[in-house]
Amino acid sequence: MSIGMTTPHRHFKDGIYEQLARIGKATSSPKRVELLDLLCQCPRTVEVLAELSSLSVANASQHLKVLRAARLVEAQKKGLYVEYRLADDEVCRFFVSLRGLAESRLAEVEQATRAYFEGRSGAEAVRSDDLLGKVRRGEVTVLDVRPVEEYRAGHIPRAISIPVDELKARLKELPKDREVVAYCRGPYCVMAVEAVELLRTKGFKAQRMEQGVADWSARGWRVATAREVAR
Amino acid sequence: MSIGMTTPHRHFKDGIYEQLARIGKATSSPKRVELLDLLCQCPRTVEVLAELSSLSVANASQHLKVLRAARLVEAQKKGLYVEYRLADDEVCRFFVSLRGLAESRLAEVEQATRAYFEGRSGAEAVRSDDLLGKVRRGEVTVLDVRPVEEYRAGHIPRAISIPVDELKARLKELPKDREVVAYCRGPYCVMAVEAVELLRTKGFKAQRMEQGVADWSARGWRVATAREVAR
DNA sequence: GACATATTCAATCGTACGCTTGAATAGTCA
DNA sequence: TGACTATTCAAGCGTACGATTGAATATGTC
Repeated sequence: MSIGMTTPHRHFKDGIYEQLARIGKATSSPKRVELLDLLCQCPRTVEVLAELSSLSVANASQHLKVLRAARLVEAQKKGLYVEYRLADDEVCRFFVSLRGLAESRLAEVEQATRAYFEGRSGAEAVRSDDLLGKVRRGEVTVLDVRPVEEYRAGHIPRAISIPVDELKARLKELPKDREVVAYCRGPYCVMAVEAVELLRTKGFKAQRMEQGVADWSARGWRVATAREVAR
Repeated sequence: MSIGMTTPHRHFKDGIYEQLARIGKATSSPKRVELLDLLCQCPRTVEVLAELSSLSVANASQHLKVLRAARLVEAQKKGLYVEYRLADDEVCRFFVSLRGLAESRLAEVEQATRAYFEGRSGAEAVRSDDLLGKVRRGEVTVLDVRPVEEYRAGHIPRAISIPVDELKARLKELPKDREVVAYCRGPYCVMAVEAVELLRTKGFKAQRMEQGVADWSARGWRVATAREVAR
């Protein structure tokens, strides 16, 4: 039996925790988490988000409304489309923290990943603090294999953009004598895995970096945008 | 209309995001968030948690079960009682991240806090990076005004423990010539506010530090435990 | 070994959520 | 202005969740 007495103190606390739980509620649906993950890469329209997350457009719109109500995303009219984007870099950092917690606490995540990447040579986990160091110091060729628009919205400094489905045709753009480190959206994304496998069959020394741009910027490191790219 | 085709890729993604959403679900109830916050201070029994969060014991037990199912907390029999504790420091870091996001994105949090602390001289926000520096360098007397068991479970190095309700009687333990920095459970806790107000009326130069032990350790700084205390 | 106590389980009820469908809204473009 | 399109709204349905209550399960004590 609880006390039930409503002191002002209790009222204040209830209010605060209700606010914190708003964030929890917003991230309590798998589809909404997926939408957040997608928006960590770059802003997108409702239609694109629906397609990428296998949702109906109406349903995606509904989920986005919830995310917007929790102030995690913002909507902006861009011509005929509505473009959604993360409301703040802090949201991206929070997502990385959420993902990290799930990875460290929920064995299911690692199991599922291992099962899915089973037998793929490009997927093995590299103990990546060295790798990150090499990438930061520019000792390797960094390759961004995501779609160009994601690259444009933000990429690791000095990274070269070759989307994975163009890679085979554009191999000559990569110097043969340097080690290549490929990255994509993050640890659950296959694109870098495929890229690494292709590169290796073509004689490159290639490795996959699990971290994506979100992880990079969550560590407080600088992210480059299209404006800086001369091409 | 969505594609609906269930590729293995989609299946994998669904599995991953479902796992991430488990964390979201666990933190989607205000009461569960409150329980997490309490457990960030120290391990506690069901009864104590129920009392502190104004829940019935059965209800608290149920919420704890949910948190345990999401692997955020662990239960351990201690004699007649069951003691719950955070499963990992990572959970504490996640909580701090969640709280930080809510503070930066949800204006309601700041509004509620301002309204509740309205007019209390001990509550004003100190631009606290200087303050944290002073605390780290040992330039001030650090005062932990939480209940002793929370101090024992973990406190800021060199902090002195005087629970706020004993403070008036134990003022002589504090050197009069040094600045005092008081902290408690975190930004939404009144204890340090009260302590600072009391100290000031008694002629001390006192300030409140909003950060608690959770914030401290989330920054990767060392936390001291009872074992190290000679008293 | 029987009692007392802390905790969990099980059943119930009202509410809120997610998905679907079809219509409405608000912009663009000719 | 009027057709077109991306997006949102509204209603309906099944399911899952939170709080409450009372019984059941452990564990320690006498």
